[in-house]
Amino acid sequence: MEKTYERVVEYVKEEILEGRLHPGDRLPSERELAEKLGTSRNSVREGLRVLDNIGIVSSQHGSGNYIAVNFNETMTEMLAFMYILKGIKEDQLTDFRRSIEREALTLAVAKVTDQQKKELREHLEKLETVRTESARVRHDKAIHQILVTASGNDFLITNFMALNNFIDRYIRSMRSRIINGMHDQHLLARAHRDLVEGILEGNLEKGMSGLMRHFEYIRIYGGESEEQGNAMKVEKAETTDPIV
Amino acid sequence: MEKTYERVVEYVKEEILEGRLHPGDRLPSERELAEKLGTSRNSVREGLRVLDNIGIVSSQHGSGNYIAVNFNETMTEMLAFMYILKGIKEDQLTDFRRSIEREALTLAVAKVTDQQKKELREHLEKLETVRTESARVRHDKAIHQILVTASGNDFLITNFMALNNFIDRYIRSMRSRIINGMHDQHLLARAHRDLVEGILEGNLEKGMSGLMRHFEYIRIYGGESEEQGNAMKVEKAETTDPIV
DNA sequence: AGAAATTTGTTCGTATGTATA
DNA sequence: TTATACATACGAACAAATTTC
Repeated sequence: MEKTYERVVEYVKEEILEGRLHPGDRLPSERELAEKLGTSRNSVREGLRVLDNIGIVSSQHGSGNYIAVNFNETMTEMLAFMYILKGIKEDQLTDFRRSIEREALTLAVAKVTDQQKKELREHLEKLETVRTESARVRHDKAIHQILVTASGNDFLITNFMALNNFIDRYIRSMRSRIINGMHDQHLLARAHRDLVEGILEGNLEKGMSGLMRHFEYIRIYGGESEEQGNAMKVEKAETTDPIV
Repeated sequence: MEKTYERVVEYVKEEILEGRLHPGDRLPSERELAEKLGTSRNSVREGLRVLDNIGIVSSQHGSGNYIAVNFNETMTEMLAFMYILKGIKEDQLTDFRRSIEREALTLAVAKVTDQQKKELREHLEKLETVRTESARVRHDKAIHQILVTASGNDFLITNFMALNNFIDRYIRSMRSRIINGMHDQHLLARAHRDLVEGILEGNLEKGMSGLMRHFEYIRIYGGESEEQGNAMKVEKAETTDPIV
């Protein structure tokens, strides 16, 4: 037997899928919806709360319920949360990241803008000159972010953001473990140099070589976790300051 | 101001993240939760409905609320829906699929089991001998599914399932357009043969060559949509019978 | 600027169907 | 079978925010 609030969820979804409701539109009032769907206002509200929390609907006190305009945030949050519930393993996470960045590089070589090239050059130079670990981490992270953004692919971008969100919040130790395990920072820097130069020169092979070495280092120096192959323990992190 | 039902959602999420609640566990009754969180039953219910619909909590009439064991289904559904709201473009979708399968192949070559090899052989043979399009589509789809499954990576598997779910439900025309555009079925078949044989022989280069050709064909023969580069129109599909 | 109408936010009461001991 | 606990569902009422006139 279908639950009542599911009818409400389905109704709104249908309206969106059929093109009758668009991002930013206002839904009928809760009382109208209750009457139209032959149910009570409480049930309508339950359905709307679901959509609100998922990020599809935005409820505004005294005003109405609206189709959300931007779901990126909830989307990445939900992805991150589900990954926790599935008990994701660290090496799987790295492989998925490689999957995204590998494809992003292929696309970025052809699509990268001049502005993005400029930013890549700047971050690469800073990466090789700054002296604090946190600064290196920041520029490192920026380079990878620009790489994925330059791909212009929303799937890749969204998933990469969710991945970063997830790593930043719940497994910060992964970053520091890799950094600390990396005795020779120059190897990592050189990998990044090839990656960036490959993009700048439109040389896919060179960039891919750097990117693949980068992930090899992660696998070698990041794989010294005490619990091998087991699901990671989640650690709550209040601050964020991550990435390799 | 934080809404009341969000406190409920946050409470349950915290309990899970802190390891005090695990999949299959029963939550306190709605009345207990209401008292513990200093709110009413209705607000508790609204929070639980959200978690129920997301797939994190399973509400069982007359019994109680439980932490769900399997969220794959809701997860893929949610991903698919959000992709619609974002107005995803077809070529982006193909690129994302290539991202997943490319990485999956890299991993699968090393991890594939004998049982999976056997299934790959069977589907490849059937793919080359059956005469109806729907049968070819079925075996084609199976090969790609096994490829990704053999990677053993939950990120790749989940996203691939979501992607298929999405394509099957909302852009079936993409599949048929590619099939119809493919005048020479042998080219596609040969790409699949190299892909499968590469996995069977542990030959990554051979497999990757087949896989990349496969996606080239999709790009060439699937790119003849009337609306070029624009967001796809969503079409509702009652039946499913897809994939290339 | 202010009052009235509208709409969402929150709580309570009640009735009913279901699962479990 | 009965009793209890629980979830489902509806309706009503008031509070609080927003919009409208």
